[in-house]
Amino acid sequence: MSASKRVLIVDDEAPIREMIAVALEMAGYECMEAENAQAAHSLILDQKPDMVLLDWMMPGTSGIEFARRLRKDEVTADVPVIMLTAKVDEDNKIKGLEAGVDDYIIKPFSPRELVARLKAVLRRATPKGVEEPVTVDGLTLDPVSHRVTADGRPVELGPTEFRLLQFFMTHQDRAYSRSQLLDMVWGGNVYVEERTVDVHIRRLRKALGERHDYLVQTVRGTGYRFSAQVA
Amino acid sequence: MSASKRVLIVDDEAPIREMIAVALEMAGYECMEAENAQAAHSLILDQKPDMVLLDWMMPGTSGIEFARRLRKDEVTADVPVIMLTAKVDEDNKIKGLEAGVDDYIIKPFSPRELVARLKAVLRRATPKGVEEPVTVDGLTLDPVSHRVTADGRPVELGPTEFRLLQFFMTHQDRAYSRSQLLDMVWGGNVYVEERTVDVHIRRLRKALGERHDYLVQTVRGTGYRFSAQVA
DNA sequence: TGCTATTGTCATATTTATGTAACCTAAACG
DNA sequence: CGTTTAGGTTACATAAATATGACAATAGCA
Repeated sequence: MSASKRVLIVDDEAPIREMIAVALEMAGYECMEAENAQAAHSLILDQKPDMVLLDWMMPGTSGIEFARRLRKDEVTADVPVIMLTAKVDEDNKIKGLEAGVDDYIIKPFSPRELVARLKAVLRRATPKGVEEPVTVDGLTLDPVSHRVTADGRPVELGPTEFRLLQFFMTHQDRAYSRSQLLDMVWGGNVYVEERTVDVHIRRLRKALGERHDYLVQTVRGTGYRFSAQVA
Repeated sequence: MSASKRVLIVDDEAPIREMIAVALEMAGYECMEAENAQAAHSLILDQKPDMVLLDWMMPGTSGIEFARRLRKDEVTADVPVIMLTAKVDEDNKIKGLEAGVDDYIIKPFSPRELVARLKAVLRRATPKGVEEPVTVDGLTLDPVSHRVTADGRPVELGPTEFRLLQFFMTHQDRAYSRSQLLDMVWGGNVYVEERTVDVHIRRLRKALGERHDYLVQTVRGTGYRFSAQVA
């Protein structure tokens, strides 16, 4: 999978931040903390978190005010924000949503609810582009149905081989080193042997069969390449 | 007709909402109300109304803007929208239709006109599978009678399994993640474990029996897919 | 209210996928 | 030619993901 999502927690009370951080980290998110709007702003500019959890009540610039400000600035306009509040006041809720906040959680909340909402907002905020099927010489990969066919016949692939093939088919005629492939297909922060790539290349070729395995080409001393042109 | 259609009325003026609600309820519709785009959005995700009546002019996010946003997100993309407006401006009308609005009513309007248009849009815009039976390889789901049959024999399904199957049959050949399924089948603001999906998949498969359980396919590392093509 | 169907969650099997090491082969090179 | 080196293959232990069965809480309903 891709790198874990990074969440910035903004709350003036350290214990609360900590609690939230723990919950999120258990759910596989990476957390940053800020105890006021100013610190938060720097962190957002600097780190570009995927999501901001913002406490409603804070000394200095209030959460609502801060959210509004984030929305105004083009650079920060599309960072999703979830507001945390102890208020059950409906008016406040409306004001908050008008400030362009993506969701709203009323304290106290369960870690599960937090994570669920966060996930929902992240998913909504990341509209996937229209993914078109790619075809090369009878070999078709359809990202939507998550299927690969060779001349109409289904091809069985493990998840990693699927991603590998998908990467290749969308980056044809270019040689990639093993470590580049690890970065692009496995994701930046995983440690695996480079030779592991070989094994997956092997599995991919095998799955493609004689008819298509020529597409996955070895570039000696460099790595691999996907191309319809024969070497 | 089985269940009455549910209509969400979005307008910032309570009296107007009330008036419309009364008219619609007399015509046998079930009404929900929201006074701004944000509240409306939550309600749509959560309740999945069959239709949205949207006021053009609203403080905060305007109706037109909101309609556009609804269309963007797959989850809400096929909720029919009728725009209510006091403007007779032709340009606005064009803009509205470009936003994917299904119809347009100019205030003031008679309850009769409202109901007539609403009915028309519902009839026209109702996607197959919501009203029309769907059949795949001897497996038939009839939304109207709320029945599922396999080669004529009735299939017993719990409510959730029914909705799941209905969603699948109207969205075939497409891989969905567990959280997408939760969004689409359970509704947006419900917090359940992702693994719960597995259990319902299991129940659905079991109910479909050996003859048809191949239709519900596991996509390893991703989620599930409904397809008549064998994997 | 008592009873039954439905649901969401767990704990526990099963099945798959993955990364590595060991070994094999074929180029490149002197 | 013999060596060296990079890549190909295979087998295997282990990690991950999914399937399954059981159970307690709930929601409906008679």
